[in-house]
Amino acid sequence: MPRVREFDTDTAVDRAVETFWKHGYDGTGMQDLCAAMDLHSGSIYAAFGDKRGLYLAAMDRYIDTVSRDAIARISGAPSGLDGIRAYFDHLVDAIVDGKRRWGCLITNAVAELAQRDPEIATKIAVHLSRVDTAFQAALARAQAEGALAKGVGPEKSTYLLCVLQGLNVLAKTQPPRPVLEAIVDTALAGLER
Amino acid sequence: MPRVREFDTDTAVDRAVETFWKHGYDGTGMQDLCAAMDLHSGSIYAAFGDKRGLYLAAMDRYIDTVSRDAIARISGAPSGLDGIRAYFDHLVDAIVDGKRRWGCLITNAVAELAQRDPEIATKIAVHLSRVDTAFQAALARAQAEGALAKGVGPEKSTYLLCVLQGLNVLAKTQPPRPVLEAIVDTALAGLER
DNA sequence: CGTTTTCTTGATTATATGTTCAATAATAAC
DNA sequence: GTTATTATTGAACATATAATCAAGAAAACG
Repeated sequence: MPRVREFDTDTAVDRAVETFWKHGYDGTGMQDLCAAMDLHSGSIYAAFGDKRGLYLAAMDRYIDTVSRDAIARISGAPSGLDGIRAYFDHLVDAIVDGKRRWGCLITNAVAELAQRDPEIATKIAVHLSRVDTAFQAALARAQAEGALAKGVGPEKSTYLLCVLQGLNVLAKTQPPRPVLEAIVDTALAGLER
Repeated sequence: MPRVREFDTDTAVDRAVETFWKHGYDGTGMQDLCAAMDLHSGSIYAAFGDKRGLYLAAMDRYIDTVSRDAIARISGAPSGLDGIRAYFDHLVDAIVDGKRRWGCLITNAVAELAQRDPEIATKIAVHLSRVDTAFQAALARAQAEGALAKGVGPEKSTYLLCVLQGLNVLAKTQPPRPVLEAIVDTALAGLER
């Protein structure tokens, strides 16, 4: 019997993702969100509870789309090392002229919110551990393929996670592509046989 | 003829540094600053103009104290590689049970403010390039000492900068010491002869 | 068609924010 | 001691913020 919702939740949240991504949590006001989502505050509050609820939804959406696609590149490569390299190459592309110009929503969330909102901290931890797991699997595969240096194994995943976070931070300083490529090359060269 | 200022500027700014460091720019209100600095808003505005002016002063102070000390460890070591290692070891200590638990004020500023405040972005760039220069010098020295692997030279400084930023992000997720130590070991192992 | 239920609208509210300012207090020079 | 100058105080201000809500609109069902 009810009136049906006029807007599509996913596309609305996608807009919210972009806005939070670009300006951070405190940096974006309800006004910005209304403008970006093309919705009135009432609708947003009806659908998501409050600003924080919308942010939580945006994190989920980000992880389910942007991040999932990125992670998929790791396992969808012909070899373990190729997967890792594909992941970082794509990241570099996105930093140079894609959405990753604003870093990574999750990395930004770590910096801004991890220490004041336990629920967000948990979501972050889950996501990071998912990336970590993907790196682990790729490293194990690469190891089995004999592509890694002696003493290098799946346990180096956190190191890759660290490099990833570093790249996401540097992204915000608009570095030229060769700089990013050199960093990735160096980071991976240390692992290769 | 004037009445003399009652509070010491440096110690007041030190308190501001801590507060901004912990809670970010948007995350700390004038109330917090008044409480932390034990000053009334009027005094703060008289001395620093506005909240942003105080933040700028805090960045300068941070760079002049915390960051300067850290950088000094690089050049004040018996060898180039020792300097780099000392720098990261100290960082790990500070992350585990020191102030770096809240990351790095500059790294946090990159994430939160670099893309919306050009003056802050400039200050950040100056600082990062200072760290980069220190890494470069240490790498050159290590190279001259024959401590680096073939093909590794001063140009790897940005790579170290990236790892540094990554560690500062991970710091906010409260990682256990061995994890941090493993990351540093891996990062440096890739450069060593 | 009428009713019910839900969504949308956008003005309104309460609050918190950064900021100002007039009054007061303290110092240094004459 | 008087005066000139500056610091401190803390209430007050303007603004922006997140959040609410009553009125109107739209759909589904009987």
